[in-house]
Amino acid sequence: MKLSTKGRYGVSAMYDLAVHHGQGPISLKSVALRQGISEHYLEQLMGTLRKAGYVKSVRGAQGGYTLTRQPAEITVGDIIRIMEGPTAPVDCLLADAENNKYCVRAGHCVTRGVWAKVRDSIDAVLDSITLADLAKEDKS
Amino acid sequence: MKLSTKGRYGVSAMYDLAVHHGQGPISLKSVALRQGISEHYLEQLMGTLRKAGYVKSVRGAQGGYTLTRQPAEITVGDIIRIMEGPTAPVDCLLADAENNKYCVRAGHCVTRGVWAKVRDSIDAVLDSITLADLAKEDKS
DNA sequence: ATAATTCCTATCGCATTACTCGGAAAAGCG
DNA sequence: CGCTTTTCCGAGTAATGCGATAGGAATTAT
Repeated sequence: MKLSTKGRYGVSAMYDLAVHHGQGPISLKSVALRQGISEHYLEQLMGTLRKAGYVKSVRGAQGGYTLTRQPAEITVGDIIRIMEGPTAPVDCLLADAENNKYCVRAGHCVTRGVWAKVRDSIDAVLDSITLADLAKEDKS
Repeated sequence: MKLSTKGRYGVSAMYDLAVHHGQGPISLKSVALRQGISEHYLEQLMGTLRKAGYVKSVRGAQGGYTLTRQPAEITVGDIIRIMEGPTAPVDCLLADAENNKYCVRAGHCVTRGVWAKVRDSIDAVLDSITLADLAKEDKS
């Protein structure tokens, strides 16, 4: 049940952008430095966030990244789901046909209900916390 | 945030033992068959559960495994923690000195509080469900 | 004795993670 | 214009863990 660095770094980076929101493009280099993340690795993660529409970028000198929405409108859950995929602890909870092969036993699977409750409680926590909440308790 | 098969199979196997609790030793073979798990792989998982004191084994013909406590006294959380390790989504939440190296930033880490809340909500769900609860809604 | 069963150690292919590397393309600045 | 800063992109890579499989030793009911 571990989170990978994708999720952790993603949230840290987005938190950093939230703290500096409204100050123009923030360079990846400065984010990486403040958050203690490998610059080159963070580059890949920001690509994911950009393609998902959560940040926009400005290339060239004095360029960088900015949030596309207000910090209060982006939850930690949004970021985790983009960086790590669905929060469901087991694949058989996923709705798409692709995964039904994993769930021939779905009809008589007693544990399935347990995992659904876990997923829901994780989502409830992650979706209740916005970047604005985190930026407010700024300890950087 | 995925659960591995260790946790899933572990819960399934323990659920199976709970359903047949009081019927003497249950062979690994029959558990594997009913739950759709590789017999040889399950063997390793049962070893972990045995060493943790949750099941006891009888060797030889007509042997097998039995729960060491009543189904109502074993929670899904117990099993998951044995099979998968701590439910903390990030290592920096672990108390032991071994992991402090990962947390030089602990003092000013805003995201840490988020992960603690996630862990607590996962634990609350998993610790609230016992094997007796699962056995009650037997769909096998 | 034999068959059934747990126990133990080792190995293995595969996927993922967490990077690193090298360079192309864009844009501000002198 | 040319230089530097910065994003963008694809490849490569070492280490790790997962989900088994393999083979056999030890134990015990029948």
